[in-house]
Amino acid sequence: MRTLKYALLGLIDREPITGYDISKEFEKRIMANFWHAKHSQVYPELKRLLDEELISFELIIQGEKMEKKLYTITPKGHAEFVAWLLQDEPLGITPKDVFRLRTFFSDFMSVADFEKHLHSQLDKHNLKKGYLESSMSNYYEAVPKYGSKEFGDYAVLLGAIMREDSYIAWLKVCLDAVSHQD
Amino acid sequence: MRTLKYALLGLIDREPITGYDISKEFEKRIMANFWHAKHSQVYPELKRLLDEELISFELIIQGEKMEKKLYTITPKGHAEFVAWLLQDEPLGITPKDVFRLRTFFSDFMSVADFEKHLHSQLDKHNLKKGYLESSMSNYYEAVPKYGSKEFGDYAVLLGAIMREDSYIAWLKVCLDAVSHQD
DNA sequence: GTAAATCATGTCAATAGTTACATGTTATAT
DNA sequence: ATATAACATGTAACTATTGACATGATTTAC
Repeated sequence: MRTLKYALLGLIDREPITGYDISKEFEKRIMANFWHAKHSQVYPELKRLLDEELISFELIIQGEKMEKKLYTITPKGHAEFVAWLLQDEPLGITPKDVFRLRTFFSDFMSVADFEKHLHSQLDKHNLKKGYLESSMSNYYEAVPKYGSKEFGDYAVLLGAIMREDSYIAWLKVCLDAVSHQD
Repeated sequence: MRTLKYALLGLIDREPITGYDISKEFEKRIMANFWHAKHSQVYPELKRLLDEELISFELIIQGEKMEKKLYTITPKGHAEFVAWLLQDEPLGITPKDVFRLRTFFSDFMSVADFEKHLHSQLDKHNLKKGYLESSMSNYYEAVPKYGSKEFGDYAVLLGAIMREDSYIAWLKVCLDAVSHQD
């Protein structure tokens, strides 16, 4: 389906960006909440988009001699991106989740071991939720206006927080279910 | 990380099973809520587990001549599986979600197009939630006892329903946010 | 009876994604 | 000054996953 292609086109369509900054977006910024790619996947894909004439770049010299490539979308690239954006796809496979896999097989663990797992997972998701909430309060005081890129940022960040809330609630229900069985 | 390996070992450890039934588990049954693999990935992995002596199989003749392989776990396989099960792994990357990607780029759509997307997505997730809830009410009247495989089934099914609830709630919040901007 | 759906097991080519290798620059903290 | 972190861009080998190809048996619905 080449989804990475459209993730890159969209980012470049938002504003000209380097491969390095695209990778950062996937690894640490808001996009990391719903997409991921290593730089070793990003650079070859950028080259491919260049070949397809969906993007172009301008060489920038940073400081004395360090080169960076600032990518810009072409009209053809923008057209393909918008066409993809409007498509209505079927749901697709449910995302993989190693912790749910372990939970599915929890009958092979003692109650104590499973409770330890649940607490550890709870800690990790609480921490993640904390990070997300601090991003949220730092960047948005009100709901951004629809049509600005801030609206997209806000919507997916909210979705990420709600996802963490739900995961945390599930872990607590599991803890409850096992603790009432001792 | 070879997670598929452990997913297969766990299933085979629950009770002897064929490659075909493992594939069904990934495609239509409870496991589909947190893991997935096509039969073209399952059969070669089973062969590999055989080579590693973690499983063995018995040939069964169904009807007149149709052969099927019923896989059983070996003591070595069970030991490796339980060792994996007790491991505490870091959270890992957030799952990819094409709809969130589209939402992130929603400023490239009209409000009407985005609302259409949201409604379509809402329909799909409501349908999915309905399926999950009917499985839940069909199979479990009370919380199954911890230690039975039904407990694992119940816990992940509950998690899947909660995940759908949260996704639906997020979609409604998005709808609300855009509709108050017209 | 026969067509369609499901059962049952595999391979192969291609795409997607990860890990490790490889190199050099610039800014920041001590 | 100098070490460390961050900036910046790539390639290569490997693992994971998908989609298409391939084949045949058995059950179920009409």
